[in-house]
Amino acid sequence: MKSTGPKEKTPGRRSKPTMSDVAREAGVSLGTVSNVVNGLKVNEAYRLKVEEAIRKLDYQVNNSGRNLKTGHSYTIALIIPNTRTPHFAALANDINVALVRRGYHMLLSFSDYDYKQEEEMLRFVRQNNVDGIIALTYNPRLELPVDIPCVTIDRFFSAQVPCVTADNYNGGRIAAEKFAELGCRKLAFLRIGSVLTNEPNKRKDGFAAACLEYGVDFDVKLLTDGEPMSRFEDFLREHLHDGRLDFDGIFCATDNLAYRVIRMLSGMGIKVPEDVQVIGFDGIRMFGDLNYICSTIVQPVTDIAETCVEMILSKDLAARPSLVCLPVRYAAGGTTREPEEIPEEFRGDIK
Amino acid sequence: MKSTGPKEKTPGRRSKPTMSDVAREAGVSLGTVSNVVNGLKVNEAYRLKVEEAIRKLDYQVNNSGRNLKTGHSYTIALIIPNTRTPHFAALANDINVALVRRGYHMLLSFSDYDYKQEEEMLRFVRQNNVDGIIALTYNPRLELPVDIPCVTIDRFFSAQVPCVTADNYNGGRIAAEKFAELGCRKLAFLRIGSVLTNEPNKRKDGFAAACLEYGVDFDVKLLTDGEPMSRFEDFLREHLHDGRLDFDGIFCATDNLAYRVIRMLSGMGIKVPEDVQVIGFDGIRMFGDLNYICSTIVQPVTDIAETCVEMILSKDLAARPSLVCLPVRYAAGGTTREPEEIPEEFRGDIK
DNA sequence: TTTTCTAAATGAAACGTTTCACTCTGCACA
DNA sequence: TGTGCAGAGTGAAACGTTTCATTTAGAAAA
Repeated sequence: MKSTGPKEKTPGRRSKPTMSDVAREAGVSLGTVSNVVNGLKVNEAYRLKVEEAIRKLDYQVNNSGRNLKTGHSYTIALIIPNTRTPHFAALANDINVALVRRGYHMLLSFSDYDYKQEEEMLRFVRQNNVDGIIALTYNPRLELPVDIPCVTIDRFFSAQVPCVTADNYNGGRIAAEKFAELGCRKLAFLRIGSVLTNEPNKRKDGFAAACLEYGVDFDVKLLTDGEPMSRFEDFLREHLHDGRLDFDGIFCATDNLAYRVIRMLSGMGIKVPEDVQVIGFDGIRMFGDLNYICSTIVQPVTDIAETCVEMILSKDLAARPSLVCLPVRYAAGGTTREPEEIPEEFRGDIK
Repeated sequence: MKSTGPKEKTPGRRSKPTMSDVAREAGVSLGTVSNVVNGLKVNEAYRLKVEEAIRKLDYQVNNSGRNLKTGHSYTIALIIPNTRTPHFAALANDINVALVRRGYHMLLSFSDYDYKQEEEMLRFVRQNNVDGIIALTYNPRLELPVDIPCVTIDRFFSAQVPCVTADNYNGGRIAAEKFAELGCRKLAFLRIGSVLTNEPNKRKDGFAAACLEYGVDFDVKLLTDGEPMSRFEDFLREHLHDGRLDFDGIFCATDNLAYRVIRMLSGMGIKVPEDVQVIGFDGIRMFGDLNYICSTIVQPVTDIAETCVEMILSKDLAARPSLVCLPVRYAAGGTTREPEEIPEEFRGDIK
């Protein structure tokens, strides 16, 4: 009795074709198909037969099988908090571009600034045979795997794990210099601790050093983890006398913070840039070639991405530097009173 | 002679521990370890032994092996042009969040609006045993795989492939209504064809219908693939008489376009919103809880993401609707002359 | 014609899981 | 004491590749 048993290899089955199917179809061995698929040396006549069979069956390599056997996946994991923040979205974008250009792919994991999730994501990517991990994390105690190459962004873990970052110190200096050039006499530096640890800390150091150098008075207000934004408003109000702010320039550690501070100031009846000028950090724009709305220290996002990828794929792990600082630049937006001509690219600001 | 042959199973080897190692360490069988790892029913004493061994060896599941055997990966692929565009970045973010909440992961692929790359990405994700594909693509001839569940965003392929989109038609209507309410008498609709096919086309239809209904005059300018942005400037200049623009309201098919048009207008000496009011589409903001800079029709990004994920993971494929339109809303930014009170959330606009 | 050599095809083993047909143990019941 | 049964552990097979020790075929040399 001819039952349609489940084991029966009916020719009309629907499952995906495998290399064996291709081999059978082409009348060659498994190894030969593998060699064709991987571009190894194969007799021309055989190659044609195999390629024909591949086309006929619409065969696709199964990467699980391949990864299992080879132990690597041509995939690099990127751990970032989210892609709703423009700076992170840009990083993810440019890292992906750099990876794809080299034949790699990106597995994206979000940590949402959460220590637990950072560990969770690390655990997940380790299970996936990724060939490397690029991480922009906040948990200082995070245990990076030792059996997979890692590169961090903005956070230095150890000499064994290269860290790529913008030149934060110099960014701070540039901001102070700019304020001095714009004639400011009393500045404020604002930052939130929870989202600004380690390397980016140096923004303050550079800022402070330049202020001292230029003889400009300055005040610092730091918020630590969990403190509400309203503390900044309290701080600003303390420095408000007769409707006038003590400060004529405010340096915010991120553009995000800058925008919030500007909104705060607006609520207090203080005009930007007329009453107080503001400079942020990161270089956020709505769309790639549009203007900066907030004057800012621009991070070289594409260079950072490129450098991370280069280092994570570097063959000679020992030769990698342990810290790379990439140059930043100042870009004028609508929150500073630029002397006269604004360079062409910043014209026609959106009001 | 005791040679250190490569086959020798030296106890101090550095490679990752496998389930077999755990089984040996715990003194149980492979199957039992598998059951523990997957949370199946196992005698308490055995479970403890296995868990102890897992901890001791720092064992991690190898997903390649698991995926190979099970044929699925708890991974959904998302194909979008990039994450430098805020709207796409937001989509990627929210889709990821929705997936992770359900125990899934996201494999992100960028197409850069390129037809070839879209096909390439499709090929790649198919090789990776992904359990589904969410695609926001532009190639109308793209061949979506039939053996993997697919959901598209903003582009309708066929009744078999569900499409999730904002209510574009109604968004167009709302924009026209708003302009009418703001007292506009002559409107323009601007769009670029290459980045606005299919479903989003309906923005124009809704806009036109409402204009007719309200008796408002309007003009349409469409750019097709590859036409330079300067065509819009030509168009606007044609409608410029004695330094005054014919139009008192411009509806742009995307916020991105709106920003560029505003810059153009600024270059022509025309003030927004004093001389002409502008409404965009998408709902782009710098940071989540900050104001809309451009007045806009806001897409329900989070709902779209949630819906896509729900449909791609839906067990009952046949029960899925083939087109889902999610409601949009108008949000005031700085590019329209709102009558009086702007709702709380839009106060304190960044200038 | 026989021998030697080379290039390339072959196919079995292995990668780390999951699955499932068996086996084993201990207990309830007669 | 014997039988039956349920619950749970066991271990071999299989998933689709890559790899590599063999085999084979064909050409060159003798």
